[in-house]
Amino acid sequence: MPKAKYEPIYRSIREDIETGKLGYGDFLPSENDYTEQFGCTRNTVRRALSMLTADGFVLPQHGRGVQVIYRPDENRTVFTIGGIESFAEATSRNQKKVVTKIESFKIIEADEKLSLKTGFDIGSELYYIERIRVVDGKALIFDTNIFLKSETEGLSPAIAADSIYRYLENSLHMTITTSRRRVTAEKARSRDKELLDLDTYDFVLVVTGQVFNSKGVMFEYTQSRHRPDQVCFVESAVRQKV
Amino acid sequence: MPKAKYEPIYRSIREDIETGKLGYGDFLPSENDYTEQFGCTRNTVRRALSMLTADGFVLPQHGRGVQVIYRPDENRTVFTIGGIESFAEATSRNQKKVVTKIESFKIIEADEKLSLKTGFDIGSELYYIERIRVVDGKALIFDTNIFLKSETEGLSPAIAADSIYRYLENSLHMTITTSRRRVTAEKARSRDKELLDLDTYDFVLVVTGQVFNSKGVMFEYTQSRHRPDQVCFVESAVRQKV
DNA sequence: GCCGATTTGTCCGTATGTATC
DNA sequence: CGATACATACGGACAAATCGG
Repeated sequence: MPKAKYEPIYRSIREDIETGKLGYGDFLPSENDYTEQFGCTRNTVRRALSMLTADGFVLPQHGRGVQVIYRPDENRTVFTIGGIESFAEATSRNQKKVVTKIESFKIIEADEKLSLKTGFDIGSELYYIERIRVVDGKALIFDTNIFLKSETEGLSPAIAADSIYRYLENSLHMTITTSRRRVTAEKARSRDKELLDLDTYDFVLVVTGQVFNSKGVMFEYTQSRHRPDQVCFVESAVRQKV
Repeated sequence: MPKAKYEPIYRSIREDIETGKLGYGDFLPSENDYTEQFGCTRNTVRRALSMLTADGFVLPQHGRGVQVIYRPDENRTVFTIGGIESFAEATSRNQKKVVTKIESFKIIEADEKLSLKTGFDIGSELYYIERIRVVDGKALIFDTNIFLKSETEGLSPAIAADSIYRYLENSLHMTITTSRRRVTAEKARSRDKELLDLDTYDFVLVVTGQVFNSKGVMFEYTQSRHRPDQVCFVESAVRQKV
């Protein structure tokens, strides 16, 4: 595909917002202005704008203009939930020092119980990986990743210690397209207490997720157990007119 | 506005998925099929499909088709986080019996502390509302809603006991467009323990949110404190090609 | 491996409606 | 009221990915 035309438009406007060139409350130039500026049709401009809307940067107002509603976030590690972002991406965006410790790395087969929980077919060969994320010296996150081996051949402890997603995207040329995540909270298990620096907390924030690749195959099931005071999940949403 | 044409298309396909007429893994009829079926252009069909994609129901695959990746959820009350949905909407979708108890209803003025926390200007007149949500006989959610009075004139305890959003949309003709929510977990405060049926749990799932209306005014700040085992938050995301 | 049919992805140009100012 | 802005929809063109023969 010849590179998409809406993408540099999206990026350009987004950059203007993130650098403060367009501040909170400001109105963007009109769609027609952008049409001239980028030499494309209004449809293409609108496509870029609709992405910015979906991402919570702007709010279009019928008859008035498109307003910036984005303000930079504060000090905890912020995980964007309205978007797919790997742990490596989130922490680097938040400028934290992170060490990953591999707690377990093995190949297993899905039995009935695991199949029910994860959605993988019974008998599938799976990579089972447990990792501890140590952020600024504190063990804060206990990650369990289960990958469908047939789709992620070649994973190794060394890769897991670095960034699995970088491997999947760069080496296996896999495209991650859609994910579904659930956020709940649970009482801490003895395993959590043992592996994490929970301080006085006796509960954890649990995020479970399923990730699909571009072939529509669910190839990953993840559970992340977080110390509750150190993370938050942010999302922005646009109301459906249903 | 004359009713949008993509909207019944979106609803029709979504219903087919939710009722299982189109099951997990199935491919949808092609865009051209829908074009004929609904008597519109492909663009309009694509608009409906892109909404279904954003909502995590389907995954389009270039050259292959559009696949269903949605599976109905289990027994907890599921709150869609990738979408704006009022409590009344979520519970009715989950078929729960709900009673709302008004714990507090007053008009206050934003001081510096509140302003910092909520983002309202100092001196703004605000409705301050506390509500307990009793689901199937158990007090599970402690809601604090703060509304900008100038934008939501006429709120009353009676309305708060029913559905505030219904009032805003139907009576004040306000359009809710964008919200931003954060999910965290906290230790239960004495107030939580007093007002909620927390069972043995001593922590709560906290969702805070800011809601914007169609004029770009942030008119609501909300904090919901949930018993952790009875709710979960779901979102789905599409990876940006940036 | 190639070709053609099918299907989704991108983009154009145009027209009309409707909200705001 | 007119000008401007966003919202919706149409119809057409071509590109790119997939799949079957």
